[in-house]
Amino acid sequence: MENRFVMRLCNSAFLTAVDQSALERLFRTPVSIDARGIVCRAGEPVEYYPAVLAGWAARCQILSNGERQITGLLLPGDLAYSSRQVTPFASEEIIALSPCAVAFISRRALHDLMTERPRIADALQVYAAVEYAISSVWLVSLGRRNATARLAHLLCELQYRMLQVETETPNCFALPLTQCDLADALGLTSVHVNRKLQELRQERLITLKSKNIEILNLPFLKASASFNPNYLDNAPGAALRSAFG
Amino acid sequence: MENRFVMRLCNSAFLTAVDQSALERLFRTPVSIDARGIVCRAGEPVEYYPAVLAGWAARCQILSNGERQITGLLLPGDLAYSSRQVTPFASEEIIALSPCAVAFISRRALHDLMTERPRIADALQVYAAVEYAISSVWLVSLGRRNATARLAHLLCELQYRMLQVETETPNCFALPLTQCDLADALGLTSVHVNRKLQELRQERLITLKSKNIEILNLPFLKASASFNPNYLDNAPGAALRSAFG
DNA sequence: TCCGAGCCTGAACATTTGTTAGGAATCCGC
DNA sequence: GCGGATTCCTAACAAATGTTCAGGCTCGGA
Repeated sequence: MENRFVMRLCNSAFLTAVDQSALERLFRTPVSIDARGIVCRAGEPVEYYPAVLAGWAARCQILSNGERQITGLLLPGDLAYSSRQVTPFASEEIIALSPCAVAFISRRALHDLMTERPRIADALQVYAAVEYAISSVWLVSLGRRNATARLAHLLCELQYRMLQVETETPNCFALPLTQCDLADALGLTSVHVNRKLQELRQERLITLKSKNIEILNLPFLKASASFNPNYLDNAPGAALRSAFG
Repeated sequence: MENRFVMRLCNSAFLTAVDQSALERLFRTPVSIDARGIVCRAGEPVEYYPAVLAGWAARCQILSNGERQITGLLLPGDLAYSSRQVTPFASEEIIALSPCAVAFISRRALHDLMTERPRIADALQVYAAVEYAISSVWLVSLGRRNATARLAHLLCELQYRMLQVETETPNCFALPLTQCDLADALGLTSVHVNRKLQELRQERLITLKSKNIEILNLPFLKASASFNPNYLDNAPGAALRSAFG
């Protein structure tokens, strides 16, 4: 199976081969989007859900003074909007952080498929719950952790999420965010992010060069952010027991 | 209809009388919980979803150093956990902020009812999306608004949410949070919350005395927080058009 | 009515984080 | 390889927020 979104969903629940191919049939050929490009504009009607198949993107909101807050990061295999759209118009903008391959999935078709195949609905429900848990954990970071711990916590989260997609070099992966992007995700300024990255480098906790990060001391990084990956755990066993046990 | 949770869901989607009474049958007699009491403990298995029928409660996470972040406020009519529980164990603690009446709804029974009555599933889906939108907006507040704007934004949100429950005196309602609770929701310290509340009082924007707030100048308060209530709008029209249009 | 606990208030001071600005390094298209 | 644009890095200074502490207030229970 090539499709990373389907792979991801298979992590969340047990999908039969028929489920999987039904899902894959929703994907038209993906669109290439340049770094910094807008995937979906806030305020526009949502007819299609963007699924990131390669590259990184972000959900974000822009304030009246032009400042920006990134409210979630979309890694390969992530689907935006599927569980959050109440109003017909997108409340959050989706932007590409690196060159991206994005497939646009018809909302209507996905909805029909969910009623037809309850397992797919269940898997998406679990996926939505993980997204939700990430938001809560980010709230805790922004509200109650200092800059260093915030940064460390995010790096641990990304390391863990990348594991679910790329397993070859667990502590070493491409991190296509600029320091400005990091700042907008962490609720800091880019200058301050820079300061704290220097610190992490100096303490030999990470290496970060030309958008590639290597985590040198994961245990220490986790400890300094009191990182607990439970909230990301959507392994089928736990999820199934939880949702339908 | 007495049940505030059912009232709330009727705001989110069209429920027939049969749907409504089926929902109400899930409610056993509510439990009374004292202020400061624990409604659900983090880490324990979730067999029942707590529905707050009277009083205020909060979802919160506690860090290893004892600090606390409130990740969501539960007003009368709110249901916790329904859309966020991936793992079998509660990831967030639910605490009572005032004396509360809480009904515990069997997760299994609600799940069965959702498959039996798709309209109820749809209504809960819309409800979940609003919860989600609130989390995102809180992220924006914690990440990119200063203390005054954060406070003002929260007050506007609460005013708007109270409107959906109590409509008699729109700008005047009981706010049972201590300044410490406010601080834990806003990612500030109670001392700083106090400072900023003083400012709001001095500028004649609010009155706050013995847990009762009156908003004296709502337009100004909204403007100073660039508050836009769209994210809370789960009026049936918009929601239905959105989810199943 | 009194007492104690929790809450609010205020002040002085400490720390973290933001602001501004400029030069160095890097990347990208030609 | 070159030139422009973006990003990174550093420093000095400013502002917002946190910390500590002490006194007064409020409210509920004895």
